Amino acid sequence: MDEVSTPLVPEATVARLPVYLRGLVDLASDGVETVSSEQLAAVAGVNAENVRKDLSILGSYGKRGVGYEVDFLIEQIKRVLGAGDPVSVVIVGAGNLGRALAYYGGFASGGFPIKGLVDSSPEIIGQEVAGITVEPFEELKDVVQKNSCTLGIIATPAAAAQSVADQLINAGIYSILNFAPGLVTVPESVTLRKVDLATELHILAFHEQQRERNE
Amino acid sequence: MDEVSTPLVPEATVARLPVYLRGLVDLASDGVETVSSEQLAAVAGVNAENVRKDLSILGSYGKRGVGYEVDFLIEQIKRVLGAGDPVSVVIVGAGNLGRALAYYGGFASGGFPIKGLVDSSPEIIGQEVAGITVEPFEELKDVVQKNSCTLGIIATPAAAAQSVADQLINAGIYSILNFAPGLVTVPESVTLRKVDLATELHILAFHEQQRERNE
DNA sequence: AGATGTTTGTGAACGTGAGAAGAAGGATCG
DNA sequence: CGATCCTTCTTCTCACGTTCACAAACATCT
Repeated sequence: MDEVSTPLVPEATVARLPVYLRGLVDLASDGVETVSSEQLAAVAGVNAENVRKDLSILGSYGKRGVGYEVDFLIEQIKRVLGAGDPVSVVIVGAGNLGRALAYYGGFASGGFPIKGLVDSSPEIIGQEVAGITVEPFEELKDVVQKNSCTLGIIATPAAAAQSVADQLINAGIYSILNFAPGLVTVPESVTLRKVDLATELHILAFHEQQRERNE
Repeated sequence: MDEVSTPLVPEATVARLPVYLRGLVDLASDGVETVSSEQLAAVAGVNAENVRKDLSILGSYGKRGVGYEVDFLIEQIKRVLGAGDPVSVVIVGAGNLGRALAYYGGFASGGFPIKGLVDSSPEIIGQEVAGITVEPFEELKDVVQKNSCTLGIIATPAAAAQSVADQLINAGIYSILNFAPGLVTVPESVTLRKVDLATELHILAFHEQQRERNE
């Protein structure tokens, strides 16, 4: 019960661990067995001190004078991230974005198979997308339970986002990735992350303007 | 030359301004003329103190005892963000994701019209997508210059991302949004932002696991 | 076996951002 | 015209994250 399972991982570290993981998998497929913090920093695009501090939080898994064992480190990061076993995902909204996400093979190979796809439009329901049949939005709860989905993706227009989030929570999903612009409110017990493309473009435009100003 | 144009806007504020902007535009379309920091905080999903601090950085545009004038504030935020005039965007990669982005109407209405779409696959070149003809990747520089594109979006597989970024820079683009996973390196003079879907899912899975652990 | 070089791990300083509290300005009501 | 209330604006404090610096551990070479 008081096992030292994972002693408080900072949010900033959590955000970097997947990047390390991807780099490590790449290295492993190249046959690399041992990696230094310097090398890992290079493939992850951060500095070496940061890598060491992040990895030291998981535990002292490195050997001084040598580095980190790639395969072992992959397992440890997967364990901390909760990605040891595949995590099933349901996508709400089978429009252009929803379909693009479903077709993207990187999710399945990364341990996040898309297991459900629902939409409210009668013209789209029943279509086959990436090997999955689009189910009616009303069947969301059934789809989630039958496929043991634990992650939900909102790929609908902004107007529907809030009610979709509510229904996902109602279906037993507590981790949601939202692509729709605008505000979505969830209880504190639910993790909601947002991918806001318009905001990203605005931020780029800001820096672009700063650049032009300094010429 | 030493005009007090925009006195150092913190990065965290820059990331929130687009959210305020969207909320303000919504309010304006509802006929609201004046808004308090409390109201704006509600529609933006942050707390009021944060809103006030962010807005005070732009200038003292609020009236005490009253609030902020919606239309005026919209103009000011657009000015600071460099979104006064439309900013043309070029998308590299007309696969599922690139097409989904091109079809998404929110960009154009938000002041970011998609003006170019290029791909390297002969089967895709020449297709009409969202009213735009897909041009060959080799024509990137021409497309960028003819349409005065200043923002580039990478929507290609990971393997091509680095060389696409290089070509975008070569074509005169200094602001890039990258959807491809993996590391892309750019000179310091270029702004690169990354939308990493796999990382987002990993972060959600981490919190999901934390949740299960505390049960 | 000893010395040297390499790499991890950790403690301290620095900078940034968030939150709280108080001061100042403006409107409204009597 | 004065008092009260509301809202912005500013300053201070605190927490978080990053960077820097150094000590500890391991390997290698002589």
